[in-house]
Amino acid sequence: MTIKDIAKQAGVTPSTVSRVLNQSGGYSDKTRQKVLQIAAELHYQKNEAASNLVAQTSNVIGVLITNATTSFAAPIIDGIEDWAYQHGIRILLAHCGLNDAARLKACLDLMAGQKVSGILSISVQFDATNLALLKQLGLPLVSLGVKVDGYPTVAIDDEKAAYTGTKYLLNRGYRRIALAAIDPTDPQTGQARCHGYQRALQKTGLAPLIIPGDYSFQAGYQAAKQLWQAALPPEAIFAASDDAAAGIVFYAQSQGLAVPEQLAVLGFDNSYVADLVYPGLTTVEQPFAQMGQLAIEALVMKTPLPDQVAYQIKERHSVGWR
Amino acid sequence: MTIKDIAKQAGVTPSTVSRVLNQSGGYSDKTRQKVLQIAAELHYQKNEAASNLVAQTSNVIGVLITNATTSFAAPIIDGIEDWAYQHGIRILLAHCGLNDAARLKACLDLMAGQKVSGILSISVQFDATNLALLKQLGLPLVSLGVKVDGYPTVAIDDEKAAYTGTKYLLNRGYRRIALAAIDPTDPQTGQARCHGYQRALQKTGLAPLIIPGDYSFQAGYQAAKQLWQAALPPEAIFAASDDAAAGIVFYAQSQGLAVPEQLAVLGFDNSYVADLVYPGLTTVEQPFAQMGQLAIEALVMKTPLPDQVAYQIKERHSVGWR
DNA sequence: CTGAAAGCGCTTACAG
DNA sequence: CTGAAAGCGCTTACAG
Repeated sequence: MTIKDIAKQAGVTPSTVSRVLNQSGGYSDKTRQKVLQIAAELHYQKNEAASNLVAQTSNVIGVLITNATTSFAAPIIDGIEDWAYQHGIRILLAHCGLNDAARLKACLDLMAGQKVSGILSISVQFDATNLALLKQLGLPLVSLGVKVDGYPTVAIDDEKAAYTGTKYLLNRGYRRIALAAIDPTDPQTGQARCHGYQRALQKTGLAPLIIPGDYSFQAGYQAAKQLWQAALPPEAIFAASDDAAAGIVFYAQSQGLAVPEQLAVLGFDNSYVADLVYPGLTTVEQPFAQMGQLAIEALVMKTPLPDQVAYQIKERHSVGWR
Repeated sequence: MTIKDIAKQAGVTPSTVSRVLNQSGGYSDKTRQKVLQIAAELHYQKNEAASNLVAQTSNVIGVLITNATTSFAAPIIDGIEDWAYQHGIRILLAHCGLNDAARLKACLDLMAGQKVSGILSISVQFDATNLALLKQLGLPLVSLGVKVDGYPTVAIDDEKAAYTGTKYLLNRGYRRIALAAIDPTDPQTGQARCHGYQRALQKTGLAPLIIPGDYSFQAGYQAAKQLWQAALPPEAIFAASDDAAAGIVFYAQSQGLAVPEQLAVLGFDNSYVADLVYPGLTTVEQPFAQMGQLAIEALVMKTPLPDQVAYQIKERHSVGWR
């Protein structure tokens, strides 16, 4: 089922069929109708490979994620997908794992081979070698969440967001505030948030207390456990993610601690889980779906990206007043 | 950067370069080495579009999902992606929404145009028109979760699973058991689970009580609220999904009802959220990642599919004894 | 072991 | 308004 078949049936040449199907003009209304009708009858499907071959492009963008089970990946993917659907763009999905240079390289090769018109990477850290490879491939890339040197990024200002979150807790009367489940050695997100947290506390003379972790539920749970067994437990814990916040709330529930009366918990992300746990998480919201749309739009349309995306405190019930 | 360029530099013809790169044999060790070296130097990337055009296939499979934010989609996608990565298969992702025939058609057209070698659909219901289109396209498809007429399916036996879950509650001494947040008009999953639930109760003479809903957190919450305000509240609620179970637990917490002491909650899925809420959900586990791998393997390798996938009760703490 | 040629299905100047 | 021809980059019989 090719344009040749249609051409034969319609009594014209493939050139004409192509022109009609691409609406590039230069045909009579009569031929147009006949061609379209036959194409429909024959259930013609353009061979994109052939089309792409001559167009030297693909209308496909590569989406690179670490893995899909991360709670914030899903809304981003949804945001991207919706935009792509509306604009006739296809999405090639690839997982590159966490800090797996070999797999990341494989993903880049794959995307280069598929001649994607651009890459959208979600929270993917590039090592030097793969960064060089990326540059060398000459593919445009927009990064979501983390900074990739030399490429545009869509992200909130983590330092300010952590500052705002900490400030929020201070304003509500909390004094002993810990920051938990964060990776202070992570040169990007982790450090920035630690700084913001420390900056907010500095002015008050309160001592910062950071419990490192990997942003996970488990990390939150462990941090809460550790903090609660200390001589002087905190009044509030600022979690590095909603998953971690859920872990903290879980620990509190298991100990019969009332949230927020005995322990306030502030999350980060406003992901899926924030609504699911009891009490609902008050959290620093990142507009994931919107970030996904911004990123793909910038990538495809070459529109400029806003410097920073707006975050905000989404209030639920895990933080009260003290 | 094409095989022509490599050929020129290596002093051979494109045919030879192609043979070397595809390891199809028929070249001296010397040419092989030279070609490979030059290809590496030039950072050659095969144009997959051209290759696919002659091969008349693509090594791409289409993955069709309703939307990514559904809590069980992520582990399935992860399972598929890992398998695909190991086997050099690419994944074209498309969202077809929920019961959106127009969008589903667009997705099928897209996949046909991309000449995917097969389609993996995750919990996608096909209407008659799109089913006809699919047949007409001649693409192999494996469906996950729901039955698509005429195509292989990977799914648990919902009727039996619901029976087993209900039986589990009965064995633990619960008598007034409601089934909540389920769609009894859904010809597949919903009906099957209702039947299983009813069959288990039948033998005991207990009255079934089904609160319809759409499997969501909200549906669970509303069902719990409604049930709890009745004259004689249930002792246990069997939720149609873990999301719904989370909604039920949330309602219980908000009312100060102890789970499972005052209200037992049995979930369905063993998704991400089952571990997150307090208490952890006892739930009917579906092996999503494994289902994803089975499905893609069957699709690509044409291996036969097991008739049914094993489910099991995953015990946590939302069901006790009575 | 290697090359010349044809062809995959489409698009697009160029002629008329 | 339409056709004939060339070409996108690769693969693969066919010859030698």
